[in-house]
Amino acid sequence: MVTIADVAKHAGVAPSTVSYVLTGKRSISPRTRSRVRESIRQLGYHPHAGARAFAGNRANVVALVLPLRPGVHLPAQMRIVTSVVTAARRHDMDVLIMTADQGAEGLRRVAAGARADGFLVMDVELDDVRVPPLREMPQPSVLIGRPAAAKGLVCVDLDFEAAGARCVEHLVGLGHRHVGFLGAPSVVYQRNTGYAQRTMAGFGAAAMRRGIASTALPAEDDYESVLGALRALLRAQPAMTGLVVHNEAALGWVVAGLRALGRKVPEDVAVVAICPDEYAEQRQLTSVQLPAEELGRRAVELLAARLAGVPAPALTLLAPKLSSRASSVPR
Amino acid sequence: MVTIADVAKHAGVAPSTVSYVLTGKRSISPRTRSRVRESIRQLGYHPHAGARAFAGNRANVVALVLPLRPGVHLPAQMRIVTSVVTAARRHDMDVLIMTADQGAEGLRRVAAGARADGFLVMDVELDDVRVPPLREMPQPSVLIGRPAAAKGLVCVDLDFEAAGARCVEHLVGLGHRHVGFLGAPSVVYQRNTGYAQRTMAGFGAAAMRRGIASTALPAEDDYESVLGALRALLRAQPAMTGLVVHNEAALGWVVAGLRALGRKVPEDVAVVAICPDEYAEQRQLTSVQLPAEELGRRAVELLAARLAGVPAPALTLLAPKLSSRASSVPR
DNA sequence: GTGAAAGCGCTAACAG
DNA sequence: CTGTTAGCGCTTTCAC
Repeated sequence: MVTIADVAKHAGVAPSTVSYVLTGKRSISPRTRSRVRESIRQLGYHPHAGARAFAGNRANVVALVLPLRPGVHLPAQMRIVTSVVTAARRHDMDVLIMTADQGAEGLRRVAAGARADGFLVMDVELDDVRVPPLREMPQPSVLIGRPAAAKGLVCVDLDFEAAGARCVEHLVGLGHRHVGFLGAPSVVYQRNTGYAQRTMAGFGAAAMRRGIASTALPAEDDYESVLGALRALLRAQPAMTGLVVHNEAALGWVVAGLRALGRKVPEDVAVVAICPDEYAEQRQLTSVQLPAEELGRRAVELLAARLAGVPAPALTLLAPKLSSRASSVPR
Repeated sequence: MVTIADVAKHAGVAPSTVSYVLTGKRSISPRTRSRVRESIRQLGYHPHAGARAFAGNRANVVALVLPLRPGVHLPAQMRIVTSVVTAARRHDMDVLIMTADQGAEGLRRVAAGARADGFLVMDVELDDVRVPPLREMPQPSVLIGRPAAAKGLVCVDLDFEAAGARCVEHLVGLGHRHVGFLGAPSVVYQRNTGYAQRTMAGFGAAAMRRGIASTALPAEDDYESVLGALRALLRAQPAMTGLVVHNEAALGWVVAGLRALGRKVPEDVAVVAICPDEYAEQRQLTSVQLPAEELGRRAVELLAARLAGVPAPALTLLAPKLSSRASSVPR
């Protein structure tokens, strides 16, 4: 194995100099630097990660804690994972994955053993069991999502409130004056799911600001329920020409349901969805998507900043991006 | 920070004794062991991962290399990831993830830096760019899948040949004497995709062994193509009452296609699929699934064995498991 | 701008 | 069955 001492000897410098060339933690004359670089290259030297972690008190590892419930939306999750890994590499860090079953105990083990320098927690729930251990450990963490008690934590999330509002703005921009909101199953709101409530609130507030009529209803995941909700929305607002849907499972039934009620999409009713991009693209729905790549990247950057001693904002909300597709046209 | 020396002092033993209690690498009297254990508990000691990796020449980390092409079948992949993490923990190892974009270079970096003790490579392709670096590095690796040149490598895979045969056995067991095989798009066979070819070969061989008639055809991913292939299969064998489908994308069209040709499933034609379990369950299809959990677990165990110096078999083939559902009935 | 040297916390060989 | 001790390869003071 080729060590830093070998490189030092080969380059005719001290080991510390090689170290400093590598870390850039003190200035090195260009001549020395290039000589060291050349030796590193010639000898094929790669610093030993263990030794480095040990001496430097930095593992150069970020632990990525996967969602508690599997399968929420796998493609989006995978994209977050990928973007986290890519972003982490830019900061010279590798990514350790932890799964739900490792729980709080696993977090403590990894933290206490200094196996990771920081934690990234995906798909955080309002009352998340992983939050308490995060508060106790010396390493910083960044949450993707927003727990109920976020005090003292650093979170990144899509700005769901703005997402709801953005949909209204889009519809208003197209000339619609009566809009509806088809939400998640009522149980989702009952259990205080943060993002669902915020989306609806954003929708309602935007409609109020624009001075237009709005109605909102939850819907279960079956055709009957969706049809019933659509019927109720149309009864409340017979002139409804714009519909915002925040319910992935219902998306499949919405167009058919509207059709059954005598409304064609997009001629009679413009539909805007808030859902993963694949869903929307496949069905050609105008939509606000979950910015998976950016979520992952920003989370890593916030963590890297904290590791570098730069304080991070408690909450980073990503602006929603609306993609206009075939399901919404001017009225 | 609480170190091994603190524990040793607290328990009134030497640091090495604590180490041996932890690793179990030499016998310790029950009294000493329990005293040390108690001190560890009281002091809340967790060994420093970096120091351990450094001194022991063991990072206790396995690198999991994700598939090159994303999205092949995410649920199955996620299940493999989860089972790998779970199994790795049983061997006191954590899991580092590497994504496709890190490529061969990333593998070399992680290997040379001794960041991981071994590599697990998912979804290996016949001519996989990740294979050459694996051969050069000192750490052992286990591949999930089978590359063309597997010489000297350790692989785990579903026994696709047996899977094809198993479907035939199932149909024959139900009394079917004329069976068809609807395969992947022809391009898949053209590019020598190992598992596709092996599945078909297993299907054909089993039919031969049982002395029954069989016909096989590829099918593209659209309804027209599936319908055409089904029509051709029925023309070749008008008495066909059993169909094996190895084409996820086509699955959605098969039942409708058979219906359009006047055959009801399962009364007229029994259908057996080779596909991820979710697909089959959702559509109530009899199927042979990809044993994701077992694949991950076995891969870890093989790697752990190699790390412990036990030579591993070059190829571990997992027996296919058939789940009988509504799409296949006795004739 | 560079070198020398002291550990970091743990493991494993050596000794008893 | 247990204690003593010598590093592992790197970072980081301290010194020049």
